[in-house]
Amino acid sequence: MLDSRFVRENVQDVREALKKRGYEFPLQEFLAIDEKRMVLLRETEELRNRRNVASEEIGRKKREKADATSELEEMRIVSDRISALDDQLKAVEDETKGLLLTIPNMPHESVPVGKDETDNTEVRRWGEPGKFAFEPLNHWDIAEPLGIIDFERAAKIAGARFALMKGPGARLERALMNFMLDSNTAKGYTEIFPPILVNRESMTGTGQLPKFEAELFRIADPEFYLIPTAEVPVTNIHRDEILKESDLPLYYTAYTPCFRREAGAHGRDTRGLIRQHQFNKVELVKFVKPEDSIDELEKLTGNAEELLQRLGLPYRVVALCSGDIGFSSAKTYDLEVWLPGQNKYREISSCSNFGDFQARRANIRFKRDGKKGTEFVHTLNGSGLAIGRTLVAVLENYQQQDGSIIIPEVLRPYMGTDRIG
RNA sequence: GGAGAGAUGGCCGAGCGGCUGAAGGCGCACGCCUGGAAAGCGUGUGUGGGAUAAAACUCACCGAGAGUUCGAAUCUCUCUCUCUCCGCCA
Repeated sequence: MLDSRFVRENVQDVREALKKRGYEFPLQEFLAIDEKRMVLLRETEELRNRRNVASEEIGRKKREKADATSELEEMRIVSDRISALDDQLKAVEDETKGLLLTIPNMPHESVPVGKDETDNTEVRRWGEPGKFAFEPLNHWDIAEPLGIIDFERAAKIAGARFALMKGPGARLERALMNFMLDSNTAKGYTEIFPPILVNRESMTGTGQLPKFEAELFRIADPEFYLIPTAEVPVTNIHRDEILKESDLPLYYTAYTPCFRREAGAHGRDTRGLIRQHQFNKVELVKFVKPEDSIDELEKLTGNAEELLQRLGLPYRVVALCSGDIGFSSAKTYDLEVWLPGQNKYREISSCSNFGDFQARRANIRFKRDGKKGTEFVHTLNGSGLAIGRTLVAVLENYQQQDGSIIIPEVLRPYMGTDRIG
């Protein structure tokens, strides 16, 4: 959420910045309701002041057994007026807030300007896509003969876009999860295992609601949302809190299952593990001081990259352009891993700096030592990494001509074997 | 699921419907004291909005929302959360 005062005082800049996203800021609407709000606010405050003064006077008179009927009469009218104005003010404030909640974040100045994913810029590459003496297979063509992923039975049990992992497949999923958590905690991230059902406030805090309800699974009674990413519960750990300066930066890492409707994705990645309604992910989340967030994004991205490096998986880093970054993000790098079976790079991690956008929604502040008042923290997060897609990358990059899979060195302690099949 | 208790400032803990942004204590900060420390003494110590050059000033906030009243931390209702006991359960 943008700061209404900042928007009021910098309307044109805000408008320009959002235009880079292809978002047309509702200028007239905002200014109109904002003006209305200020007028109502001043009038009610003035009336309240009158009432406070008069009420004190009435109290004094009553104690002195003096007559106060004329004041009582007058205040009855003032109070009616106040409650009428209060109703209007409440309505206008709801309107303002409702509008602000649907406006996306402003891209950071370092974000390349562009329209869609074709304007994203590659920042760097690591590793060489391997040479195969045979035609490399898709991961489902590798996994099904090995009996380690069963899509058919998953469809019977749940439906399309679900998978069932079995034997070494299930073990590999767990190995990746443990490898990632162990690596992240060794880098100073505190391990979290949060609730995966959350309330509406949490979803609003990180920006999924109110705009993206259609992408979420919801339980009606009692109302809960299934998290689409650990970002939601972990960022909301500090909702409505005031942190101490010395608390920052805070680094968290969390494994959770993630649930997504994939409502607009009919026909995309219908086969295989790439796009599922339920998938596992290890997430990195940071709370930092405003002046540090740009550097912290580089460090966070580096931590995610290191996981791919240790797994020996070739990847590239892509800076998303202004038209392609997410709703809440000020700046995003995607990590794309090389998939020989598809002969292309596919997203495996998305690392974002949200600035104070989420912090303002979720009311996460900190107090500087020796300074008056509070400031919003900056929040960041990134996948470190999407486990299902990492498993796909391992299968496809480490496949052998005989149909077996070599297990990457760093996973062997977790797998108890160096080969599947 | 049944029965009961509670929610006040960083923490503990008072609070007759008006003079309570909130006693008292702890903690914290600064100062005095000391060779240095402890103890002791003194002063200060919430958040958000409006106004302002900055203040003064002003409005709101005692779990959330609604109500009664000229006036609510204090009375009424609803909800949320926490705790205790019983039942059930992984």
